[in-house]
Amino acid sequence: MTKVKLPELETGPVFAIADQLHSAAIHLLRRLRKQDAATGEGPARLSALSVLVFGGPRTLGELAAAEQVRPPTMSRMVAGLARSRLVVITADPHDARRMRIRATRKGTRLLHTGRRLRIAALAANLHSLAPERLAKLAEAVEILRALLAGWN
Amino acid sequence: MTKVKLPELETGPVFAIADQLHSAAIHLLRRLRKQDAATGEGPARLSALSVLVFGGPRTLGELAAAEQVRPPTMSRMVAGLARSRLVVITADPHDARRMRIRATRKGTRLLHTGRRLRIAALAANLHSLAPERLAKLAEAVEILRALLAGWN
DNA sequence: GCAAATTAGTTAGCATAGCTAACTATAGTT
DNA sequence: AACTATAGTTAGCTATGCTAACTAATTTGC
Repeated sequence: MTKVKLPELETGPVFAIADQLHSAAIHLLRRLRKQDAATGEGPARLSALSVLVFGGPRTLGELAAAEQVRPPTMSRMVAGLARSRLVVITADPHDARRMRIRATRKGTRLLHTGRRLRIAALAANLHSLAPERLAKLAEAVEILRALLAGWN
Repeated sequence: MTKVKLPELETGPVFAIADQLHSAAIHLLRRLRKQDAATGEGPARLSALSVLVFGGPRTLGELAAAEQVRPPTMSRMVAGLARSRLVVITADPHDARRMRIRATRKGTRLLHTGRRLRIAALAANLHSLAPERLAKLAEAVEILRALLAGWN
């Protein structure tokens, strides 16, 4: 018989919560993914676009960092967004290497529309919850947000 | 001036909670994604493998349904898993069209290892939470799980 | 002031993951 | 026996991720 000692981190109640939270996040997004189709843009582009819409213009490198993605990946996403006229690219007057990427009106409109679709699908389901359960969920989301803000 | 009437669903507090939950899920998974690299398999394959490990053998169609994915997509994922010897495919004796897909010991081991890596990263962060916040989070995850189980 | 190092972004090429359309093969129905 | 329905595959498209290697521009060091 082999007796293996596992560190608490990998077996305790916190691990179980983490596991279920992880699983819930995966299945939640898988459900919402279907709604994205209506916008004609994928989730990664919509997410990058949301950074521009809510956070203002960025350089490509800043966008890549914000989306936790490598520059070549962001380069292609920005090219796609520009082709769809959802963003415009202008040169940085002080540094010709840099590009300034800005959401267009069309991009802003599309983002809000797509967001509404996805979130509405989720909200429709949340409506089936009892008010006190909804309140607990809201509280937990706030805890999660704070946790993510100070991740590493 | 144009006065647009928006349905409550698109502006109310439930919408705001849905929005933040959605955002939190996206950023959470983006953080955890990095841990997946160590297993050598992508998240979709690991997720399909987990169905087999925890739910037992399935046909391709059942797996596709469980993962909310089309048959061709699952066909390719199963082929990849089989190539890596993480699953084995046997013929259904009663129906030659069907395939029975089963996780191997290697697949089971790899799943647990990968899962441990991802979940450990999340758990490590959850450890920084005060106990009562962690309890609230656990409660909310339970609510979410129930919600997702009865989605549609 | 010019050469070297650093920084910003692109290009090329690879893998995974999603889709639809069209196909093969088996099973069930009439 | 012929048709229909079901299970998976193949082909081919798009999107998203990566690394390696490149170009161009700026900054640094002497």
